[in-house]
Amino acid sequence: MTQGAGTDRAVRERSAERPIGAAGPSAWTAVADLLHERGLRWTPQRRRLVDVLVGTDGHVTGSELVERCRDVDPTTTPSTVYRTLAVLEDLGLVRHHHGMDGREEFHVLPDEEHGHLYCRGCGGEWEIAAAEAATIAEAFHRGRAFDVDPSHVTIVGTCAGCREGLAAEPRATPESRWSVPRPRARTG
Amino acid sequence: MTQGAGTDRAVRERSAERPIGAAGPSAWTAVADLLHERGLRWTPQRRRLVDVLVGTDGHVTGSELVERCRDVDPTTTPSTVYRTLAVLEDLGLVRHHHGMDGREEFHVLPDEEHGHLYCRGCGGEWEIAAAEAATIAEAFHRGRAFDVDPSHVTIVGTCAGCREGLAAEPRATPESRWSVPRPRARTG
DNA sequence: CATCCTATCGCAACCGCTTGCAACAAGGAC
DNA sequence: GTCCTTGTTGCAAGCGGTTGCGATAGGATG
Repeated sequence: MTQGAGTDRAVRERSAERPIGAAGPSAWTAVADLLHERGLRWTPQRRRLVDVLVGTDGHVTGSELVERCRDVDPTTTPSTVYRTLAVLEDLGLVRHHHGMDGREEFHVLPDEEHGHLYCRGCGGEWEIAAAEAATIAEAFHRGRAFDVDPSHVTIVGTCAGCREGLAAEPRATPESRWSVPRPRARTG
Repeated sequence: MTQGAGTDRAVRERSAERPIGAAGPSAWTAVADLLHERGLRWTPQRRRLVDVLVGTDGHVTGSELVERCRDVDPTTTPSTVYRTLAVLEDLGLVRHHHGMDGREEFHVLPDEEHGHLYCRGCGGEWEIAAAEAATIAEAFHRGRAFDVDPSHVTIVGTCAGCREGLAAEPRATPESRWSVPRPRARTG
């Protein structure tokens, strides 16, 4: 079920050598190679998604990716996109995590892994650098012999700006569910 | 503002005085009072959910709660359950957070707020005590002037036991999506 | 007890995402 | 080029959760 050590590490290193976010179409050959080496296939649908991912910076939700693929080819199917994302994550080419509202957010593998910091006031989102996350990781490693996955660290709270704003404000509307920002409006 | 009985603050304090997890049916009156003070209503459907919650310890997913309510009354509707949970969370009686798979997990307000620690190997789940989370919170407060919500801290990684087990294992199946445990089987 | 206001309910539709399955096609072998 | 294995696709159904809306029913008042 879970990742074995050997193959996984190899993949991860390889992807570090040639991140798909870096180059344009040349990224294709890199991904194609990766798939090939695993006995997987390079299909038009996958090319399409990789294409979209290459043109993406920062975070994207799954449905956003589906939409963007649909812009290119209206016949795109959600299941294919999500399955392909799973494959790409398995290859170490993208990462996903769950945003505050529970939705999946993906990003093309960046220079380094990072966690996420959400402000429930303004909905703002920041990255937690690996070094910063390492502090947390170390604490849990010492205290619990637990290996923290830095890219899955998600911290929720209130940013400095919002804290002041909130203090002034009388009270959040009661129906603001869970007191967190609503799912962002669809970008379509 | 007829009575200076500061509604909101009062509510939160009261809920601390008599946590609904503590007593049996007597919890009803407490919740009923809380609702009343806010001009909200005490309905059979809400009583049913509170009833289920009182009989619950640890974490429950939303759908589990729906199911348990259905056991009591088959006519129970999901929307009502989720909306009531929203109200109860607003009252400070339950907390929710998103599990690793993005599903909502609720728990009756415990003695103290806590974060969560997930092992992606065995699917194990531990609580991060407030004190432990405080270390993290402090780090972000100093470094970023960011107020961390301890009950929303979710750390994912590999526990000691699984790390050893994993090292031994040969290789993962490719379709192990996201390399995390699947949604837990329904308890029904 | 009857009346009224409005919080709440249940329905049905929908969103984001997943899965089983049968048809399809990538790509290596010949 | 053709064949064949098997990874992939698209469909349709399903799951967890949300929302708009008309109908219902708390519960305060008289």
